[in-house]
This record gives sequence, structure tokens and C-alpha cells, in this order.
Amino acid sequence: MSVQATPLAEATTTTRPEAAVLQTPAFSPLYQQIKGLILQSLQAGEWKPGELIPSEMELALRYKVSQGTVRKAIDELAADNLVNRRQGKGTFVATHSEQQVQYRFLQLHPDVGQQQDEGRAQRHVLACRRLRATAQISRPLGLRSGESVLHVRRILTFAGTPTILEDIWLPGQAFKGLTAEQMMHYPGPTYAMLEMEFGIRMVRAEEKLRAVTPDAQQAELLHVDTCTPLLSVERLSYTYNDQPMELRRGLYRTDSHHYRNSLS
Amino acid sequence: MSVQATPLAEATTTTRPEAAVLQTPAFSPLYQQIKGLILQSLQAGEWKPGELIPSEMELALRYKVSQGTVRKAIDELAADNLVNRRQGKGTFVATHSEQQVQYRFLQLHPDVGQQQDEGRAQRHVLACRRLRATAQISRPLGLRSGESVLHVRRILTFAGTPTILEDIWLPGQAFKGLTAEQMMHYPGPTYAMLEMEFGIRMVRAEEKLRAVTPDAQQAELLHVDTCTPLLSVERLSYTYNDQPMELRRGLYRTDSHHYRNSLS
DNA sequence: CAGTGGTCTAGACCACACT
DNA sequence: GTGTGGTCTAGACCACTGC
Repeated sequence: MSVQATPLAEATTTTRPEAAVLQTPAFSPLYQQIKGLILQSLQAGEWKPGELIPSEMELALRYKVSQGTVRKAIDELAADNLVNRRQGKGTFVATHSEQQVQYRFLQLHPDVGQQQDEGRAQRHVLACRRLRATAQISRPLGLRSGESVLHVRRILTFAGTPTILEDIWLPGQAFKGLTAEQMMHYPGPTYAMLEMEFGIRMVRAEEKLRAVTPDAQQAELLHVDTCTPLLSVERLSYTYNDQPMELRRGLYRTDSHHYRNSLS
Repeated sequence: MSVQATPLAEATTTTRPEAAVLQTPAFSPLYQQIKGLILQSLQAGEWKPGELIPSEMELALRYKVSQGTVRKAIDELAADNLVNRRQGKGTFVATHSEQQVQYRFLQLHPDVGQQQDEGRAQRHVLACRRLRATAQISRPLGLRSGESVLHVRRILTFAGTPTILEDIWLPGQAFKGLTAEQMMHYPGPTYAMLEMEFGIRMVRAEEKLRAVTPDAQQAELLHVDTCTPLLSVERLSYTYNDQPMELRRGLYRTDSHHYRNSLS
């Protein structure tokens, strides 16, 4: 449970106790190692999304380091959005449910001047079935060609206007038993459902955007013609360990919505 | 130069010296106040882009706080990309020149499988003139309608293909004397030029993306037809103090490039 | 009130970059 | 070697939460 050369808790010198870091080759600071250990516990499900993790003091005792070192490790986890700190209460495992921002990965916002977003989106699942992955699908997900994947196609409707047509591919192995029923009727973000039902939490994602025109079928589903420019958003979502766990391709209507991004 | 109730450097108690923070109402931690003071010096141009700022120890003495407090302030400035820390050398004011990533705000990348990016983009300035701002232009820039703005239109060409058509609007007041010559022939990012020549550094930006089709003129300039879907990127760039300083509207061809975004 | 995260300090040592 | 940022520790106090 301790870290490399165990630093002694009851060190008698006033100086730093037995260095807990290897010498020059591949040096990694103590707090990074602690961060790694906490990350492991997070992955292993020792503390589940929404739950309280042990206090800084407890973790410091457990790993036999000072509270300040644990603090710096947790600071980075909080910066990565893996945990939330709440003064006076404790540190909680981050979750896609009950988060201040619902739909954390959806960057599409209604233009100002439009009517209200009418709250939640309406979801229609058009298809939900298992199939063998083509190379195009399996490669980004890190699967072998021909492995089982779950394909979901759905439409998100805002204020009565069909706005997003999404195709979602999930590794079949990890999401056994996922039904169209669950996709349809789970109250809240899909990512929250995957987290609750399958214990798999999407931690970060990479998106590639393009402007495209729809084919006949896509156009019909979105109630536009085949000349209407649409925003194609290809998203690869990762769980812990940078393991890709979802491939998603969305077609967004941008006539009364826009995709927002902040740069710094 | 000190902060609120001056903490004494030579405090005799082993406890925290005279608290440097006001009581409950509008409490702000000391390191935030230090961050604010450093930010002021940055804005005032006391240290220019690319220059070395004083060492943590020097700043600690100047503001009469401990090195750790200065460190935390600088940590946040570094997280905001306002300064760069280099171990063994010091802390430097961030700049758009000579940065590890050129074109920090440009998210368009060549698709894999394409030929090399052929290094730098080729720039053609089509127009560069002063005019009175319409409401549409002046509002986002925080100007009054009719105030002078500089309008630049240009094309960026990658590997021989005209790929980006950009319209740029800058407050006329702040950028007196900017010429097409400078826009054309400055070696390096435009933001680096604005920084060097006018001392105005863009610190962050907000973008709104849409899929659109070009009008006849735009289509001709980009060598596409008027049915080709293009990515419209509207960017508002800010300098220190969240002051908007540039409005830019780009039309991106996404047939062999894509816009990349990371979510977390 | 006790317990938690948040702030601040002070001092020692490590890793890196110049000279 | 000297000076810089980077890491680690230890202890005290502050601010927030809930019993």
C-alpha cells in the first residue's frame, strides 16, 4: 500500500524522510504516484461515481505520505474532472448524473433570440442492434475486425425540431444486455445510464468536426433537404486508462443552434 | 505594494502572521490577490511577452508573502496560459511567437492519409481597410455603432488548396497604422504580429461553429461551388480583463481537413 | 461541536540550466 | 557552483457543513 521506498511516518530528522522517489532515470514525483494509486482505486470501483472518497488525512495515513502530497494528487484529479471537492463535506467521485452541467459533452447550444430550449431533448431510438464491427468501426475502438458491437441510431429533438441524428457504437462485450428500452427511457444523459447500469464512466472525449451534406435517408430523418449543410461530429469517448469505449457520429442541424468552443 | 493588512515578514509567533485577508464578507484568498497584482503588472506591460518575470523569491519579498503563496498564484497563471514556467530558468510571459504550438487558436488539422501540411500556410490578403462598424460588428467588440474598425479579408492556402477564407475585424483605435503589408509579410502567426507591433496579446477566445454554404463570391475564392458545405467559425478573441479585441469569421473547407476538439 | 477541505507559512531537498 | 522552479513535509489556522 506504500509507495516505492516506504517513507517513514515517524521520521526523526527535520528534513524530508527517506526519499520516496527513484533516482534520475524515469523520475516521477510522489504526488503523481499517489494520483496513480487513487486512479487505480477509482477504476477498480473501490469508490463508485457519486460516492465520497476517504478524507485527505485518511489517504495520507494509508499511503504513508503527508496530507499536502495527497492534496496535490487530488487537486490534479479534480482538474481532470475525475472527482469533485466540496469544502466541509469531502471529495466525491465525479458522475454524469446530478452534475451541475447536464450533457457535459454536448456542445450544441440554441442561438440567442430563439425560444427557450424547451428543457430536455426528446429522444427517439430508431435502431438498437448487435452486429459485427467493420474495420472502420473496430479500429478506433481498439477491437478486432468482426468483433461484436452494439449499434444505436437515434434522433434528438429540441422544441419540436429534429436537430441531431446520432449513430453510436459500443463494444458488445462491455455492454451486454443493453436494450433500446434503456436507451429510450432512462431519465437523464445516456452517459449517466451507462455509468449506472454498466459501471463504465466516460472520462474524456476527442471530436472531429466537418461540414457535410446528408444522404437522402439522413435528410428525411432530420426534415431537411439533401443540400442543407450539416455539422458532422465524430466523437471517440474514453474511460479510465485512455481506453476508447464509445464511437459516436452525430449530424447536427445548425440553422437555429451552434456548436460552442472555448480556446485558451 | 503589500496586500491589505500587511503580513509581517519577521513574524515572531510560529503561527500564521497577521491575517492578510478581510473577514467573512467577500473573502478572497491571499494567493488570488497576489495573482491579481501580477496580472496587473502583466497588463501594464511591466514584463513584456517572452520576457522573464522576477523569481518566486523576489515576488515573495515584494509582496511580503511566502514563496509558497506566490507559487500558487503563478501556478494558476500558468494554468491559464498567461505565463510559462521552465525549471532551472524561470517564469516567462506567454507569447504567440516562438511557442511550442504555432497557431494556438487554429483547430483545423489535415486528415491523416493526406500529404504533409506543407509546413506553413500561404496567406493572401484580399482587403485591408478602415470602415465604420455596423451594429453587428460593434456589439460583440464592445464598441459603439459607427466607430472605426479595421477590416481584413484574407485566404489561407494549405498545400496549394485555398482552405480558409477569413474576415477579421479589429477596433480601429487600438490598431492604428496596421497595414496590409504587415498582415501579408509578418513571418509567423498574426496574433504574434499584433502582440509585437501593438502590444496587445490575445489571451483566450470563444468560438461558435455552424455548417453553411458559401455565396457566389466566397465559393469562387475557395474554388468550390455554392453547394459545398463549409464550416463557419465565428471567433471572439479577448485580451486581458476579458476585453474583446478581435472578431473573426472563418469559412473552412473540410474536405481534407477537420476541426479538432478535446472534451473533458 | 467535530470533521472536512482550503489557505498560509517555513524550511529542506531535488532536478535542471546556465556559467 | 549558483540560482531557478519543483517536490515534500509539518503544523497552524480559516471557512464551510452538519450533528
